Amino acid sequence: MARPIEKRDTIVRSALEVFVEKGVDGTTIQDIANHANAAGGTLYRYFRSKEELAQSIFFENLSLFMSELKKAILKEKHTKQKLYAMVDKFYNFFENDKVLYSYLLLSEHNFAKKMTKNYQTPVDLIIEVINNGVAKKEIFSKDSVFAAAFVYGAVVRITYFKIYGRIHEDLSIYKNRVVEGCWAFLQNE
Amino acid sequence: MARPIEKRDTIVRSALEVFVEKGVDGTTIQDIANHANAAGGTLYRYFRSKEELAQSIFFENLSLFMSELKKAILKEKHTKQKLYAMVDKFYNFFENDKVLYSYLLLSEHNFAKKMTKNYQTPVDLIIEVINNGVAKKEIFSKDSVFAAAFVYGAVVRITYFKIYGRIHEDLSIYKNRVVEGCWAFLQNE
Amino acid sequence: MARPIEKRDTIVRSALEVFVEKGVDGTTIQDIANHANAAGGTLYRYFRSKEELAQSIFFENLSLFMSELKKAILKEKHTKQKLYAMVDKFYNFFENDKVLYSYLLLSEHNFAKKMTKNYQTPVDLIIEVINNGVAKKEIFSKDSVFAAAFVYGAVVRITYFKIYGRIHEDLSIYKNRVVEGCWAFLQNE
Amino acid sequence: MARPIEKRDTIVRSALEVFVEKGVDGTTIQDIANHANAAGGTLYRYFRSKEELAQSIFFENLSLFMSELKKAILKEKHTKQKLYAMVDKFYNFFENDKVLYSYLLLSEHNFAKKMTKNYQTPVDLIIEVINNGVAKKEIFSKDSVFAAAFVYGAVVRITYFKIYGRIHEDLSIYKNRVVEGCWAFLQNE
DNA sequence: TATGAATGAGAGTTCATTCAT
DNA sequence: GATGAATGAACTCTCATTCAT
Repeated sequence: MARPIEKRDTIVRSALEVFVEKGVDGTTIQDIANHANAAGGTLYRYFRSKEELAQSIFFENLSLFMSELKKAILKEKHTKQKLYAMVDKFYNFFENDKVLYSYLLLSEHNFAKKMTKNYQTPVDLIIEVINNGVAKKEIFSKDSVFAAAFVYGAVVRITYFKIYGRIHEDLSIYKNRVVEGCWAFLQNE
Repeated sequence: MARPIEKRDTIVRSALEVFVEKGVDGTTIQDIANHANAAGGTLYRYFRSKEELAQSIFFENLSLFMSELKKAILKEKHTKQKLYAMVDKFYNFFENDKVLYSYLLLSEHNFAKKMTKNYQTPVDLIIEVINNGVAKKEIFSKDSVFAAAFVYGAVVRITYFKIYGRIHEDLSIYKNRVVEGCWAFLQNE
Repeated sequence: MARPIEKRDTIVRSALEVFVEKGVDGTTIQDIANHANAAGGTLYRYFRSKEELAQSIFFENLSLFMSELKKAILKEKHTKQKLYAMVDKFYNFFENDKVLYSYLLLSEHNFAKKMTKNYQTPVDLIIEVINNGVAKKEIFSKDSVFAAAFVYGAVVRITYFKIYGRIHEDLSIYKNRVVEGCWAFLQNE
Repeated sequence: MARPIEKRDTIVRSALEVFVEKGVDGTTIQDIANHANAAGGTLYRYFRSKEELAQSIFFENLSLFMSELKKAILKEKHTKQKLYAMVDKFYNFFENDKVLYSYLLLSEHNFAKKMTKNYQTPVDLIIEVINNGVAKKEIFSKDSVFAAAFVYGAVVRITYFKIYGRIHEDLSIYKNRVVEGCWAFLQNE
């Protein structure tokens, strides 16, 4: 009977964008409100604090992305194809929503402390995939965590390079080469 | 006999440690002063502002690290050995001073904007090494920037894993495996 | 059959209760609305502002109480009986509606500034009664205002004690003793 | 070696004065700061919050006043003289520092909730004096708490009357009459 | 008539910075 | 050089009030 909710989504999206541009600490409520064409106070109808807003965006979207990753993995049988599927998801996510991707990937450090142990991250998923691959003797790593570090590092650093402007191509052209490089590494491990 | 540690040095080191623990924005002048057993105002005798202090620590030490990296590379002839030397420097740096390493590596994002184009970073160095390797036909990458992303990503992600507590071994044991993995990748590129 | 309790009344009663619990300044419109099962905006259909609501409750009820006091006094001839009638009204009021009583008596200080000079209070009535008593030579106070202070203080402090939990009996048992005490005082004055 | 503390006392006194004028909730930090010729932030060097400041002033001074009251009582032997000594202290306190007195006496209601049970108030002291008087058979009250309510109410209401402008004389002239009135009451009880 | 989403002024508080000592 | 008291701009957050529905 009252006014319909109109500003919530705008605020969330605006916050995301300003957070990525200036960092959470560097962003003021006014920054967000201005960007969202809303009043400062409106934010507090939906979130208890700026910090809660920041965390909410982070964890909700991380959760969504994790679901997609898992779904993609389940479709594949062979470890190499699972790897490819993950890289595909990462790069597609990046190209579809660079801002959200940047927020999730670049602020991992800020939220690391707040992640309860039982929160699953993409890194955990890669470790799992590698462990499965070893179990199925498709790869031969003695140390799956180390291997995951190598693979994850190689995969996501490409995206950082594009964020920082070192790379300009559509990331899809790198998918095969990255997976091949990782696969070569995993075979020798 | 040893020269007395100057207040300036104490402040710089304290700042570094608190910055890594709480982030630059999350650190107050008081935090630093307390940690350094100094008064808040003392900091301003040596630095114009908190931001200048943070940048000063970043750029001075990045510069030092770059010098070491370059020196190490010059000693080597073959690209693979240059790569190894760099990885060696990275992992030694990490093990010798985790706090400083964390500051330089994890806050790269924060200072990225402030880095003037002519500032050289480790990434630039890796690109250079790869380009040289291609020129000397020791490796065959069509896209040295992409190749550098892969290599750099793989190399440093191991250190992140140790920072985040996923890995506990001394990083020296990974040097060979990382370099071999990167080398395999670079051969195929 | 009973007429439906109007929203306005619910709001007024809710406001009263929350005002007494948290103080007017400490009470938010939301507090009142929640307590009244109404929306915040509804309040503004009946009152221009929170302050107006608070004053309205205060002055309306003070006025009602004053009428009752006056009516009770008119019924009595002798000063002592008038006094008794007043004490009776006070203590009955207290026992019948502690919340409203507390609001009127404990927030007298807050509204004192807003009371226009021509507003009559229970204190004024007591002064009047005493003055009449002196005129009729039933008591012999040289200073009726001082005497009223003594009497009023003694009478109402009992109610404060009960509000603060120092006394637990029904106040009716104190009526006689209070009046006797006051009367003794008034005789000697 | 640094600047000497200069503003603390001014802030405390200014806060007291503005609190009495506008109430704690009605007083802003700016009000206090302006009144004290200080910057808003300075307050926070000495108090964690406005509320802490308000409580600190209240409890510290209540404590001081209680000490004085106790000292005064100890000097006297007979209950009537103890009563007189207390009234004397009350009225002297009032005349010497009306603002502080008003703060302590008129905001008793606000701090009542925060008073831990073991906090002793003037009311407790009066109850004690009356109990002692009964024990020594100098008075014959069956209910010392009720008697204390009567006495305390009569005594302090005079001060309220002066605060509210109903009385203008120096309170010292009322001391005897108040005590006599209370004594008469206590004899009959 | 009632709702509650939205507003925005203004509150309390923090903290980088200054400067008298 | 060093101190830390004082400053005040800027921040986060609250809440009385408005108004589209």
